[in-house]
Amino acid sequence: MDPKESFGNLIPDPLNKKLQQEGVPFSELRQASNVPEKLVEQIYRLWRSGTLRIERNWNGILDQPSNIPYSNSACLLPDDRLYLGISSLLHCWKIATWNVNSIRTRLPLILQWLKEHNPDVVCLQETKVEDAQFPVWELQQAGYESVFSGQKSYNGVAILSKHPIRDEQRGFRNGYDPENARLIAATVSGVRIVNVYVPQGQTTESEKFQYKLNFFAELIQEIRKYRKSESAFAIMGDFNIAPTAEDLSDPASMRNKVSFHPEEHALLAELKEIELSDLFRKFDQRSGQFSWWDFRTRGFERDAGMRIDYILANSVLTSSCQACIIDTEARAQDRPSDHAPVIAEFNL
DNA sequence: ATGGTCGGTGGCCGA
Repeated sequence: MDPKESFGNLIPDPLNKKLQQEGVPFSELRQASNVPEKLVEQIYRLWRSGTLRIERNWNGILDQPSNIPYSNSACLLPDDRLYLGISSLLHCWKIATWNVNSIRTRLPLILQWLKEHNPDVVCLQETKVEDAQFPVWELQQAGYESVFSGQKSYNGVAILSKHPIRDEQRGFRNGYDPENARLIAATVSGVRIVNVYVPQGQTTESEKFQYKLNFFAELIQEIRKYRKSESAFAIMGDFNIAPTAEDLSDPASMRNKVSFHPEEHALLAELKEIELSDLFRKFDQRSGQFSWWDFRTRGFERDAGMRIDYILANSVLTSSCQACIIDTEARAQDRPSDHAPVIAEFNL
């Protein structure tokens, strides 16, 4: 186990082992460390991230101990028993992607949604906020660390995580398109995650469409290095491309239009050649499953939309995937984003 | 549903 996801040298080895077997009372664990402040800090971090499980029986008052979930105000009692990553449930790992269309306007909905779904990692697009105004504190209170790359008014991407975030990378490695905050990558629990907001493209005649095609070509180059990677990898986000006729409500009228154009499909195919699977389609082959609905034409109310948000995973990660869904309930809330979250679950 | 509705901004743009 990664030291950052356990106690490393903070406690003697036998206790590390005991934590994974019969559990250790909080008081015993604290006494065993010569740096108790650091130990307690790490205990709370692991509790928050779900690596550590807490059982409480109130000094024997309860016959069956109860599991104490982490919360911002939760405290440990001396006789609480601590367990480290032994339940198979604790290895269940959930990731999501969501174009939130302004994180500031959507924050109440996002916080409620995080509480309800309890994902480990969330990729957000269209945060529309400069880094100085990013709601770091509010997300921290909800149990999430965040890394982000934003700008005024447009674009903006972020990765939220209940676990330590490493090797953050903003934008393209070759420096392409630095003025648009559309790409951010990070590693969480050993999984490399690339979060992308692909340009929408407006119309095929516009320069914005050429920008979309160029951007996508650069994206393919960017993630080429993950080809045949032996470690888990996913690229997820708002791709602004409906992959097939099953992924939009009126394919005939959308033929050769932006978001359903042969040139876009060719690029998407090229991206997927990097041995990537569209996780949603591993589990659901139905047509009419959308992740975006137009505000203007009341698309959601008419059940007319497109599936343009997805999670593409390499074979290592795909093989551990247990489910992938689109959470249309989030789109049905008051003051929703025009996109719904896509959620995938894994047994890592 | 070829119009309309959102969100950010500060006078119209992007989706």
